[in-house]
Amino acid sequence: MSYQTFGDYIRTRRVAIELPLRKVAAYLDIDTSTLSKVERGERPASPDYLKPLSKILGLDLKEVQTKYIADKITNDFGALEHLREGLKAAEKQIKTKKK
Amino acid sequence: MSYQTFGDYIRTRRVAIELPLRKVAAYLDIDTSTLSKVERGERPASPDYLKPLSKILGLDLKEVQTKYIADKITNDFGALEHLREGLKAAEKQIKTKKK
DNA sequence: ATTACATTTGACAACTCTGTCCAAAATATT
DNA sequence: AATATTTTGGACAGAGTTGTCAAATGTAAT
Repeated sequence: MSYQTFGDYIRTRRVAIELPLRKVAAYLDIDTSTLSKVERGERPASPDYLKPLSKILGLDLKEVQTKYIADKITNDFGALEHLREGLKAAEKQIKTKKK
Repeated sequence: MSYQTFGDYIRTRRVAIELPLRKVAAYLDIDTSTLSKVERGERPASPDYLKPLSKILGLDLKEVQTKYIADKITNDFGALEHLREGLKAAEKQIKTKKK
């Protein structure tokens, strides 16, 4: 019933293709320790990680971003009663071109 | 073509009902200066403000939250290419009941 | 069991964020 | 124009965040 966190998502993939944290972290140009924390949800992922992650893990960037956003929204806005309506409104607002 | 920020939204209403920053800020239990900055978009609104704001401004809480979320998402995720898909996914995830 | 490699942990510095205080500027009232 | 009120600006403190480093722990391989 619970959803897969962003950290689980990338860890699962990393393990599947048998890359050590060390290699992935080096590719992202961050400390191994940082990536470890991100995978375990102890720290949030920086958006800067998304592109390199999708590349080195061989994942679709769209999917990576999608998981990232879904996870972050759940964390950031989970407490608000009217989140669903807010998301709908946000979608409309974005459709209406930005800036 | 551009959308109304959260700050504009509450300022417009506050001015319409002729309340000074001072009064609204006092009701939210924050400094006048802080509210001024929030209204002008110099600082983000804290989610704690939403309920008292809706009360003192006589606005529907759902609308206030909705504007807040839409604004924040635009700011926080505006740089991501696949934001719309991410929002869709987030909605599904939320529908699937939280944790 | 030693050695090598992978991962986690905790302390830490640098930076950012949030709100306050108080002075300055803008606006309204008399 | 003088005074009162509202609004803004900038310096600041305290809290929180981000990532690093180095040591500790876990895991495999020989």
